[in-house]
Formats: sequence, structure tokens, C-alpha cells
Amino acid sequence: MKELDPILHSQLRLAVMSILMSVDEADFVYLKEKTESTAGNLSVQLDKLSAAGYITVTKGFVGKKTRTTCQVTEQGRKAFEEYVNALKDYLNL
Amino acid sequence: MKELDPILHSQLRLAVMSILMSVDEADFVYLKEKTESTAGNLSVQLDKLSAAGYITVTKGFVGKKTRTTCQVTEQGRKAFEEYVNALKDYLNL
DNA sequence: AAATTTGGTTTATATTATAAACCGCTTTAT
DNA sequence: ATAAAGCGGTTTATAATATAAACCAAATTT
Repeated sequence: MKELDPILHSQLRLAVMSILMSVDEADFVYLKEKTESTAGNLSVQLDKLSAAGYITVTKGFVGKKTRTTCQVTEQGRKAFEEYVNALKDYLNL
Repeated sequence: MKELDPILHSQLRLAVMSILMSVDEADFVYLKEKTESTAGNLSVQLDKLSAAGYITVTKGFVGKKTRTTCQVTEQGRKAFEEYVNALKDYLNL
């Protein structure tokens, strides 16, 4: 049985990655709403994904307000696909 | 986004359930080998699956040696299927 | 100008997973 | 017959994880 990448095997991180896989750019507020997570939890999990090199996090401004945008990296994309493949074995898909 | 059943969203427990879904009865030693887990970890996770009502654990004898066999329950089967469905959303399957 | 909201981060806590230590019984070797 | 080693586990301790609560600075509203 293949190992399940522990960075992806977490509900919130997986949800974030799932969104980023199909959207190519999403900001903190959007991710927070879509995943229904608390800001603190999201912040921590984005850090982990970023530290793993799975996403990039960019801080900018829109008018006077800060805006944190995230994108999946090529590495992240690959890891996600491998995770899906590994899981398929477990789920008998 | 659907919630992922935390009892199933664990590598070892998911592996055990995956095996039991397709085999209808498996003993401790077999599960330990197949999942490449330590006895301690397996014992704990079987307890959790059992406490959740997802499997039944039966202790018997084969000759003089003890034998612990596990089977998935109807409830477990249902939970597994729901978990698979929920995950599909995350994985974009 | 005080109070509230927005967009977060940091820190503390609860939960989880995992391994290490242990236990009773059986078999093997002396 | 007895000590030592192995089998089939369980219990307990520890490390890692997820989550929420508390906090902070800047902007906005009252």
C-alpha cells in the first residue's frame, strides 16, 4: 500500500489544494469562505503548504487593503496527482 | 465542501477498512502484514473502528493460539461509501 | 476620536497517530 | 524441568497535528 502524503492528507489543506488546482489563483478571503475555516487555521495550513513548496503565497495591495493570493506550484500539482493516485488504491476506484 | 469523516480520514484506519471492504474477514496478523503497521498502532486503530461501530472484532482460538478476526459492519460499509463520495469532490473525480 | 471591521498572525490547547514498553501464553532448546 | 525466545496482542507514553482562541495593525465607520 502506497504512502499517503501527510501534507495533503489533511482536510483543510486538501480542500485548499483542490480549489487551487482548478482556479489557478485564489485569495485568503475566498479560500476562507469556500472552505468555511477559521482565519487562524487557514493561515497555519497555507504556511505548511507553502513550506512544502506546494503553493506560493503573495502579499499585495488592492487599494489600501492587503491581499494575500495563493497559487499552486508545479510541484504541488504533481504531489496532488500522486496523492489522488495513491488514494485510488485505498478507495478501490 | 462536505466533511470528511475523521474516523476514516486516517491512513491506517482507511487501509484496514479498504481491505475489509473487499475481503469480508481478516485477522490481526494479516492486517498487520498487509498494512505494514506496528502491532500497537494497529491495535489502537482497530479499537477506534470498533468503537465507531464500523467493524466487529472477534477473539477466538485456532489450536492453542489466539486469533483476532475483523469484519466490516453494514454501518462501516455505508460510512466508507460516503467517505469515498465526499473525497471525490476534493479530488475532482 | 472612539469603536468596529478587515485581514490576517501567533500562541495555546485539544486531538491524533505512532512507537515503545509491557504481558500472558506457547514453543523450542538445554 | 527450566530457561530463553517467539507469537499475538494491549497499555501507556511521546511526538506530531489540527484547531481555536487571543492578539495585532491598518482601515473604515459612527
